[in-house]
Amino acid sequence: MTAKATPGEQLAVLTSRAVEVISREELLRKLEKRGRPLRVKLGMDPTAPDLHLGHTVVLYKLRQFQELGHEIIFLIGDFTGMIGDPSGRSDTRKPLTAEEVARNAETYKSQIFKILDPVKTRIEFNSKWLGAMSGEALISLASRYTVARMLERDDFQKRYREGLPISIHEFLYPLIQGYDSVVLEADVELGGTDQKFNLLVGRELQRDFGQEPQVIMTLPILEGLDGVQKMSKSLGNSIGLEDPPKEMFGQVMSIPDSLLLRYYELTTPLSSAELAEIREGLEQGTLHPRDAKANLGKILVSLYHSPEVAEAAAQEFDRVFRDRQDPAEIETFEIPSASGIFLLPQVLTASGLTSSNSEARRLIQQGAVEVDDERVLDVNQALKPEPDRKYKVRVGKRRFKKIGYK
RNA sequence: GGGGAGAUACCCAAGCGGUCAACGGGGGCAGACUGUAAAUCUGCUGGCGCACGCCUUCGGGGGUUCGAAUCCUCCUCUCCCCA
Repeated sequence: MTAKATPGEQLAVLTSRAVEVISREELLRKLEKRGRPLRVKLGMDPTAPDLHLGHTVVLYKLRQFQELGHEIIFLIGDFTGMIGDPSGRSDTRKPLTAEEVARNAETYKSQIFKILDPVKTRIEFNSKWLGAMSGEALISLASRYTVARMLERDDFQKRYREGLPISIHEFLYPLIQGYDSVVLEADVELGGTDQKFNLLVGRELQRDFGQEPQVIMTLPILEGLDGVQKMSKSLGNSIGLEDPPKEMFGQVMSIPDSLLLRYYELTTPLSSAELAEIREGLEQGTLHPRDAKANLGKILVSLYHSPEVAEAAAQEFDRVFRDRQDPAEIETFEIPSASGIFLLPQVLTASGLTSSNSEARRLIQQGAVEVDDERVLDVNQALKPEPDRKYKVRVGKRRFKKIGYK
């Protein structure tokens, strides 16, 4: 895979897995015509500190461009992040402070290089040109688009119909994102399917500024652990690239079977031949979904941590959940004897196993609590503080702690 | 600028002077069943040494009342109609 690939070959690779390319012809033409590498832009707002598997779908696409020798620009929307992308939202985002945005942006840099080549990646911050933009320039930009066209967007239209608020600054978002493309003179811009509108605005603005419009390519949005909504940290259904190995593996195991293939396709670097093999195995029943999922877990943990760690995580998973044994390591928590905390609900809360005594009581009543492998149903049970004695306490399926007194 | 409607727990949404910690749904958690999957069934879903007791909660402040999420008043925010 080198820059020597013909335009036609490149086109095939680059448009694979894309939901929409506007347009393939333009992309081919650019590949043919340009003597230089294409300038490919991907923007992300640093709205959350952690990237998750959903983000990697588009990052992999960017990597393909990179591998073919094109110039890729990872644009950190530190300015736009303060506006908040209205895409797909049914409400206004709360704006982030400059500090939050700066902090998140920093963590992005390290995380994207798990996929992209740091040497060949150009990173830009859009505050560089947007921060310096004059009011006059902003008004001029805003004059290039109409309210009616803005309201063509699904999410705006829906909110408008339902009488939900739309703030003026939200109209600015697509304009500003498009303006980024003008400044960067992007040849191609990538994004999730939910970005289509914003990407299209970029095309129009470039044309308006006398540039050749960028080709836009949209990629699938990965569903989260619930299997329905898009993966998002705020929805609590995401797998973060920096999640600890055991957690990451466990989360992969909990994705619905219906998404198994989709995860393989969108989040792993497997070849289409390998994917076909897995698909066939699943369809013919020669590959058990559980095994396929465990394999996926290992692939992903290997990718973001290491193969050794992945193997260990898989074994630990089997140990705890399949064989119902204790985890290899259980954290110990010591309660000062003088604290007067002996009753189980209080012990659970003090050790962090539950968030309140009331919750602890509820869980006990529901049979979710075991002390030394014995289910406890009595809310008033106490732990006797014996020296050197550790009680093994389990809450629900996955919360463990060894509790002793000191 | 004028007129109308509205703000309830994580989300949606009832309640409209006491019996409201607040119906119902979603989500979440737990139990059963499993492959820690999905589906299904059941229970729980403000806090407090838990007591039909106390405290905090129904946009914010003040007030009426023995008693307010429910009434009055001011404020903040949102939507709609007219200009």
